[in-house]
Amino acid sequence: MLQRAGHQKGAARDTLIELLSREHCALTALEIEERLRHDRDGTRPVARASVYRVLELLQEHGLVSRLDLGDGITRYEVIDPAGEHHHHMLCDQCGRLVPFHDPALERSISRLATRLGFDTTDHEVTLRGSCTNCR
Amino acid sequence: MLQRAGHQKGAARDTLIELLSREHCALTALEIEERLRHDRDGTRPVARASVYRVLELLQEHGLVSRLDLGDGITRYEVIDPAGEHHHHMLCDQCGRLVPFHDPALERSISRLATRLGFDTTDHEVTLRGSCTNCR
DNA sequence: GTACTTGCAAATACTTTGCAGGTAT
DNA sequence: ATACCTGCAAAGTATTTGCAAGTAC
Repeated sequence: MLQRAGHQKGAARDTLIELLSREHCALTALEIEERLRHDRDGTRPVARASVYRVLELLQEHGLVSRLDLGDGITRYEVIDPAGEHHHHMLCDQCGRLVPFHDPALERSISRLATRLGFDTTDHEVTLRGSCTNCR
Repeated sequence: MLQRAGHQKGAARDTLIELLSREHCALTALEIEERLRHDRDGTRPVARASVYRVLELLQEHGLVSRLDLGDGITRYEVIDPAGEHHHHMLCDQCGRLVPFHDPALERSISRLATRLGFDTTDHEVTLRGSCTNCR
């Protein structure tokens, strides 16, 4: 997909994409940098700047979504090519991050966007409270 | 409420609280600092550090909520004692922040929380895209 | 050869902390 | 008098940018 858009290949981008596709849960930019350091021992580490640049590129192409859960640190997550996406429930007590999917919620949101006249490219829903283990 | 919790009064805190209660929608820490500078011309400006400190205090007491809309900047907003709350659309192009309220969406969310067995204390919905001016 | 990619270092932006002096009670 | 508050400056952390060297095509 990136090639079709006129991009070449590159070592940093490749390993980052590989990492993200292995990962199902959201990661911060610095966690990604850290893991890439281990993934390529021997060679030069992937620069922090490259991590941010690749993530930005992937976002622009709708391949990765950005997540702000309220702690001021941005997390990144691959977007499912089938169009299925999920939201998150963050447990205040144990910090567990639970993904969920809900068609009724999606319908409410898309009706709402229409009503407001907003051309929505993305949306995010975060629930906070106690998860099933902690309540 | 703060006095009951053992806090004294102070000039910086007072003006900040006054400002927030006049404001209906979310502000960033730097916007707050900027406005406080104008609110108190003549006297010394409210220090940035005080802005962050007061906001943190208000959060701890559940008087202010923290908002991360995905642009990496944290915003703050008073919590309505009556329990009414709204969500936000953020325009990717002009940065405009538009509040909205939608009962149908609220119903979807509360049904969803029940279905998942979450004990939800709070939730946040953010739409991103182009606003009516920019599309 | 040309245009895209990358690592590095420096710059920027937001937020937090240490501290000395000021203020409320 | 004591404990809390505040402003300032400095430190800390996350992210972005300029640039020269490297790599894909």
